[in-house]
Amino acid sequence: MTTSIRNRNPRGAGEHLRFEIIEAAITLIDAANDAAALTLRGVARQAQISAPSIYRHFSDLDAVITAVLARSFEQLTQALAVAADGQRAPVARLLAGCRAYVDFGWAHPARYRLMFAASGYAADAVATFTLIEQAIGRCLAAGASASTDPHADTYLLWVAMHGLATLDKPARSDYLRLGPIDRPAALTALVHRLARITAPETPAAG
Amino acid sequence: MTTSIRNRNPRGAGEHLRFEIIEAAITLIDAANDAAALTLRGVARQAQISAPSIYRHFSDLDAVITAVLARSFEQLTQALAVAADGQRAPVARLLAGCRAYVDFGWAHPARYRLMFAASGYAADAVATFTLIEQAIGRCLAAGASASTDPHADTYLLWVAMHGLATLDKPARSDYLRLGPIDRPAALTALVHRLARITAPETPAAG
DNA sequence: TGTACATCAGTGAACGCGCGTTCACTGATGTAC
DNA sequence: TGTACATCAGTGAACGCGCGTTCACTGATGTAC
Repeated sequence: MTTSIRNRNPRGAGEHLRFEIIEAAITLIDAANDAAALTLRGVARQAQISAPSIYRHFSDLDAVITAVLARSFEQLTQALAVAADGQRAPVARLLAGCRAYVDFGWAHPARYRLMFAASGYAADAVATFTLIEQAIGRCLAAGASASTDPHADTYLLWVAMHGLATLDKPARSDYLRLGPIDRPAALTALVHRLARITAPETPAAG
Repeated sequence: MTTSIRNRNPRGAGEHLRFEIIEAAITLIDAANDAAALTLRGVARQAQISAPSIYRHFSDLDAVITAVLARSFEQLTQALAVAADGQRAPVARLLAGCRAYVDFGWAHPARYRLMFAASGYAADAVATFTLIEQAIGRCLAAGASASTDPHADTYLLWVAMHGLATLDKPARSDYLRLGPIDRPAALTALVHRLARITAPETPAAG
């Protein structure tokens, strides 16, 4: 968050602006909480460049959005993988990965929505699916899951996490009509029941 | 889908256009598959009226969208209630209601997304939540559910249905990478595990 | 029964705005000779 | 070592467009007298 005016990139480093544009677009949508805020001129303003400068690096606005989505899926997959790798026990790995997934949705609601609003998201989302499937596989191998169809159960869990990730913070406060809802506890319950974890539902750390 | 030109409404029936505007907006968003298509001028075109005519009935575009959301939540709640009332057995009631819920999301993906993208949706969504809670209550009373916290379990089931409803048709075809996925079977499994239904998972009718 | 008038449903033209995109440009930096 | 030139990163001005909204209006219909 520097206030300095952008310096032009040196000779061979024009590619650098490409990354700055993507970062600016991500900052914009995360701050605006609305995918409609993702305009080419808005991205240029955020990146402190002129609008036509974007055309040196992207063919049009769609190309910028596509790059934002690719980067976002990378971040989501990475967050899930890192969180899971931080745990040794299979169930803890699964819980940590799932927690990282929904945390991403809660932290970047507009962006997460955009990621799954586009019709072609599936190819990128498969990476997260696979990670969860592997985590459930480890639980099975360790005798901690009673799943008889881990692939189908991964789908159930992933669908439920997607629902939880989509119900972001404004929803939570509004849902006080439903009484207090403990979202981390809800996630733990979803993981246990849908991945058929045999151990009792102890709360996840963090 | 008549091609006739609109006739002006008779004297005291100006209110009629209000409903036509809402219907036009719903048609528009359902057809466009994108909430960004919901513009005031677009709604006017769809309703075959001039853009300023909308201001006779709504203060601005936001008011139109608010009305669309209210109507949509009515339809969703109604669909759920009618489907549940079409069944006698408690578990069948629950399954039918849940099926109607996700069917609404699959039938009107852009509209469903819009309903839950707005931050103030909770008040309207509570009605569907309550219906599911009641259906689970009946299962409990009939000894068909082993839930020890039906309110929390309703939340889990509702969250999972929300996730399933959000993953619409384009997603399904794309997800062939994951192998064939039977969404009605997925819904049945979610209902059984999250509402702690004690009977085996027989597929829902329809 | 006739007529002036108020009411009502809806319109055409115009506005200012931000948008995506195109164009010819500027000016710094490296390279050929 | 000097200089002409190509390359490169980025810009300012302008375009046409669809948008939301405002305004003064039109013309049919009911009502008062």
